[in-house]
Amino acid sequence: MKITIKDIAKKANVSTATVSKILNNKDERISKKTRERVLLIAKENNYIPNLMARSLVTRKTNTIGLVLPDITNPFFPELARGAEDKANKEGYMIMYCNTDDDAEKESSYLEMLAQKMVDGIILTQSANKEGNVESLNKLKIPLVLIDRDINVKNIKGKVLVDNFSGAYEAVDYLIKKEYKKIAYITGPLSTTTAIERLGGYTKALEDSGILINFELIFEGEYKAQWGIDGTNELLNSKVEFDAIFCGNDLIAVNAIRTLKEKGIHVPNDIAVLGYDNIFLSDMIDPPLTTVNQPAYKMGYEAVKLLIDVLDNNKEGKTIKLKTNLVIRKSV
Amino acid sequence: MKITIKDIAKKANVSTATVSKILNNKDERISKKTRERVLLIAKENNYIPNLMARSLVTRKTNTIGLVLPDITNPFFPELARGAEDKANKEGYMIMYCNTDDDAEKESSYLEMLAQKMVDGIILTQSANKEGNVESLNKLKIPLVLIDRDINVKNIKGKVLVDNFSGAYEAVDYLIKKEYKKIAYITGPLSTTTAIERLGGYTKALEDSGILINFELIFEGEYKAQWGIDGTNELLNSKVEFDAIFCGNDLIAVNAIRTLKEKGIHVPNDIAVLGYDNIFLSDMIDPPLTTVNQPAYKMGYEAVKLLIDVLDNNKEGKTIKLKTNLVIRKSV
DNA sequence: ATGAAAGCGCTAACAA
DNA sequence: TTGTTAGCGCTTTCAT
Repeated sequence: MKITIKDIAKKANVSTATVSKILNNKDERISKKTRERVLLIAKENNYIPNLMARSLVTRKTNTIGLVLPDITNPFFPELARGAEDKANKEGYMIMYCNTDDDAEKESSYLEMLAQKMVDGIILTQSANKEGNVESLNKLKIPLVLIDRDINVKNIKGKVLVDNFSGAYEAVDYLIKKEYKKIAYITGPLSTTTAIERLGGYTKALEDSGILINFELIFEGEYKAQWGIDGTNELLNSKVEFDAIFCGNDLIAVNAIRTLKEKGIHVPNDIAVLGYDNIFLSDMIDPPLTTVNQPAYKMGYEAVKLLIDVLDNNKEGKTIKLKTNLVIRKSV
Repeated sequence: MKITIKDIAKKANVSTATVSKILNNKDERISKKTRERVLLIAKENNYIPNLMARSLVTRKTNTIGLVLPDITNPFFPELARGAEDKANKEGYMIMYCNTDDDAEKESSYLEMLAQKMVDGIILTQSANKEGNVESLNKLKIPLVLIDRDINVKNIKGKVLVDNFSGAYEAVDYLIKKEYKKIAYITGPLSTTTAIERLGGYTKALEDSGILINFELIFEGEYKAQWGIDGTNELLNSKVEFDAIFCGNDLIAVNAIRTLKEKGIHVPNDIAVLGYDNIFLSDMIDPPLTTVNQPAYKMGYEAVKLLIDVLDNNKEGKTIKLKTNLVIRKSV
């Protein structure tokens, strides 16, 4: 049977209150003698505190919910890792959930997390629908948004990336390299990331006096398969193009692959530029030129921000991280 | 303020016991009238049950700890995803932890999970030291081992992969393809996976009457960097070789890269064969021939097995999954 | 320097 | 058909 503070109290001939205070270092005045005795007994009996019982009274679970679209997308493990490292450092644990960009799954998870009494939630809002804004508004748990922005009430902070300038810099680079007919295979335009990147794309073209051709823009998912399908759609559409800017690296990598399979050389025939800088982008041939997003840092900062709100009651702020263009060989 | 069953009871003019029974569907005999009234009040007031309070009495948290070396290694997101999908389906949540193959971090996490009263733990034992076997033995929580085997007392089940035959098949394939001097860049031989794969490697050579040359075996970590370093060590060692069998795909991918950078052609000059079949292996050039491990299934089965033990008190068994050779272009 | 007692929100016998 | 009561293991206020 598991040992409780009651057992310890009995063995040490003190009250449970005393044991609790000692175990939590809460009362300076308790004599060294009893303190040591109790501590010893606890150790000898391999005492494991029941955190649920504690949480029930302290109303603090020291756990954080991490809600992501899909850990299988290589952008997210980095982010999750950053989150976990900071959480661990601060004595928090993480419950992690995959939403598959499905609004229903998301709100079901959010509710479960609420029931588990997590202290806060870090959320990459699912791409789908508006439905869950409502359920988010109901949530009484401190929420930190990461990666994707959205307008909800009780947001305690945001960790975003400057997608506009990231895309702008990328497309501008393509233009500088003399590419004029730049296709854009984007992720779902229901996400702010995709919208902002589209903004950067169009602005860069405008600024260079290039007319925007909507036939060059293809909207799909942030998934590998869309890299293949999107490229094929583009190819079949018969519009002329000399470069592809991709919504993320997963798309870019598979665009390159599809192009190569058709005997189209990258970058000699077509240039390809990605977004994210997942580690894989450096391992393919040709190595992918891409926009680096600080995924690890995003996770890390999100947890930091959340804990600041939780423990120090700091007003939640918005952190906007910078991207930078990583030049390799695909352009 | 958050609403409790007490509040609901008051509003509905019934006892908390009745409310509890209704909310949990535990008592058939309660009249439809009160049942509906209570349910309505709960809904109207957006009642969220406090699972900690419940767990405290039921001694069941419906959460599972998932302890991995590093989610950043692309083998593990798949596994984690499989675990999460099954857990979600069964009404469990997952707390996830990265150990970095560090025994201390591992046992610290294990203890935290114990304190959180998780119902069970799924563990990929960290590569390091023997130190934590002891702390594992102390653990009173049902444990399911995944990927790496180890001898501990209260194991409730294992999900392993037949590493021996996986490696055997791979090396045998190399031999059939007329490669005779096969180097092996392996992960840490403190893991059972590496040991078993080494066994398969040597057996395959033996069976073909090829003498084992220990100068061709290089031990390091299951990490990308070791793919680079290991390949360089091999190259600098001046032993002759015509193929490299790699401890995992991360190593293999970087071996190929290193080889290519030196102007060595894969597979014409040197063949490279990997292990894991991470999605990345199909995206590089040349696409990697590798041993497929069913990572998703491993995670899925581990959770299934654990829940079977938990909910149905089934005796824990060992599941041994099969690998299969995926032939692509690097051999 | 220590203890008594109340209570966190819930469930589960058992009674009525 | 419903309610009473006693905890689950812990913290915390207030006495002593």
